[in-house]
Amino acid sequence: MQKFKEEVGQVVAQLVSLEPAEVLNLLEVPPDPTYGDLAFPCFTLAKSMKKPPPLIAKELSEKLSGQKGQFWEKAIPVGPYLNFHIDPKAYSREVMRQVWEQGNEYGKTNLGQGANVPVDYSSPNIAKPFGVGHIRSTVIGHALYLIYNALGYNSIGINHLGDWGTQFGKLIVAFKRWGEEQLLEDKPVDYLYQLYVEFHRKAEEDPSLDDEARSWFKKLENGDEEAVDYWNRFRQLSLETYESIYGLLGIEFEYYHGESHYNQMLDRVIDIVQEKGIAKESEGALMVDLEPYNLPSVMLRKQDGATLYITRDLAAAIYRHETFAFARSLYVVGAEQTLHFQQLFKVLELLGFEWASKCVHVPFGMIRFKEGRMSTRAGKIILLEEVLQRSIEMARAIIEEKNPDLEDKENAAQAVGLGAVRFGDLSNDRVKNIEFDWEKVLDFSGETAAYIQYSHARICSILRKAGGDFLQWDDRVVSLLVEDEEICLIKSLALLPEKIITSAESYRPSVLARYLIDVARDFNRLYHNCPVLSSEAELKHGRLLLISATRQVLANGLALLGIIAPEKM
RNA sequence: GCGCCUGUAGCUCAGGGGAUAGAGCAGCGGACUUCUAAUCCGUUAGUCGAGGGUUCAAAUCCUUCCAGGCGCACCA
Repeated sequence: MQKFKEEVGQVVAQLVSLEPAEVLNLLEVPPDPTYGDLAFPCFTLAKSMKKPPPLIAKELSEKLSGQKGQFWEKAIPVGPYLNFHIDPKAYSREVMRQVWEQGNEYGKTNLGQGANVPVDYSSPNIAKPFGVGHIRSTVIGHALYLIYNALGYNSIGINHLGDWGTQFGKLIVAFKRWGEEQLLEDKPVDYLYQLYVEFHRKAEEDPSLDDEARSWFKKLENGDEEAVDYWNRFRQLSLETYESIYGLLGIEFEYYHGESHYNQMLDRVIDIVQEKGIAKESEGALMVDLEPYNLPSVMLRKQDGATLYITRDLAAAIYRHETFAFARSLYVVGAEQTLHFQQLFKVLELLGFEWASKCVHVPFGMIRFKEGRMSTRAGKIILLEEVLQRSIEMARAIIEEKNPDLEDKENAAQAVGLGAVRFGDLSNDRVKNIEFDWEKVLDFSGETAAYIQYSHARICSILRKAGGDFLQWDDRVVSLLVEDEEICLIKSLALLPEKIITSAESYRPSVLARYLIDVARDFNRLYHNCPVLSSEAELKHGRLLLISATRQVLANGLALLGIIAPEKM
């Protein structure tokens, strides 16, 4: 809790030759709560005071002996640390009142003050199936979108569809040669994918197919009617399939600005680049030399005049800045494209755009099989839809076994099944590769979304049995919460706001995900050791307020991860 | 060859300058006539990839090496 920290910062600053802000920076949370709740390490003072740190801690504590503040009750030296202990009653009242009063808003702040933050995420390539590989961008991006909104930014979800490029040349060639109307009508994305795989297989034997594909893409760029017709159909059919998955996941984008959206701007981008004189012709292609910056040079226009991925990304970046005047612009794209974004941002910088530094690539590791990486081209891939359906199915089976009388089984199964898949992707640091393992995906015990959801459902169950009118705020009954389990849980509840901020600033939803596991764990300990309904009236009231606040924190946190918290499961 | 990322318990991973390095899974042993046992309690387990350096203090920062992953001009 911020007020507690600030108070301690003030107190220490008065005693030593440091500014409150400097003290605040040094304060840390002790590894074990028996040490205290906030520690001031005295090492840095040792030089200026010419005394050993333990002595400084001791002297400081003597100056504070007998004193107490609003939220702390004592300061005790332990070795080189001065450890502040909270006043549990004052602290609990403050934290729980905040949760009580802010409700669904608890944890949110207004750091962003309405500034725009476009978040480029999900961004599947049309005509490729939506594999589990794409789930990472989708789930991480969506969480960041929600988290930035919670901090008072105006998040703008942009689905930068891969709806342009040579792959359309390939699809057109494949469809013209081997395609069948009926199959395309029936299962468009699956079928286009088959064609795509087939194209690559045949192109290995007959490289002229690649030339043919390139020339069809060139036609597409020139507005050739036949090419455009194919493109339109392929795009439209794919989009419909994607939207059903987004619907299932509860995701809506502000914009579906795919790569094709920037086509009209490409000439202008090339003009700007040439005006600035940062590009040069090389063997008929247009290049920007990045050697001086220790980066490989990039090509903006091919020999045949067609543009590349980065050209369209330049256009997109400029468009986003002109349209949204963003505070930050996020690209939630796999780590394998790190170099691409370094080049993109460097070119923006060379163009003199000072906002280039506000563009952030948020990379993440790949999902791999035990045997190796997934490959769209080779057809080695697991479809996201299959993963989601199997996960929901597993949740359904477990509910059938554990809670057969549940009224709305389907709702709970969806929440748990989808939550499991999302959480699996969010709970670990995004930069690490993930090994895809059905057993792990379908395991709902331990550090999983189900654990958090289960805790939430348990709380809801107790609150239902208590009856709603029991829940009224009362300072007095909160003071009765003195058990270790209670205090520990309250301290955890206090952390939600700062965890959301850390998640946003480090672009790591995993910080929030792990925090929710901690809260759920603290609650489950309390659940087993501190009976609520059977306690004496006032203590019962206090505990009801506590678990109600816990429910609020779990629900608010899960919501920011895009996970639904069912009331029963 | 060059660049970026990763290496922590049997497995999957937290911790990313500070106090005895923590969880989950798996294993073993316990707890359901009591608020949902998708839970809880106990227990086993670690040269923090290796060497060197900086620091009062290094799993954490720097450096070299090793192992794995990902990239490196006409794909996205």
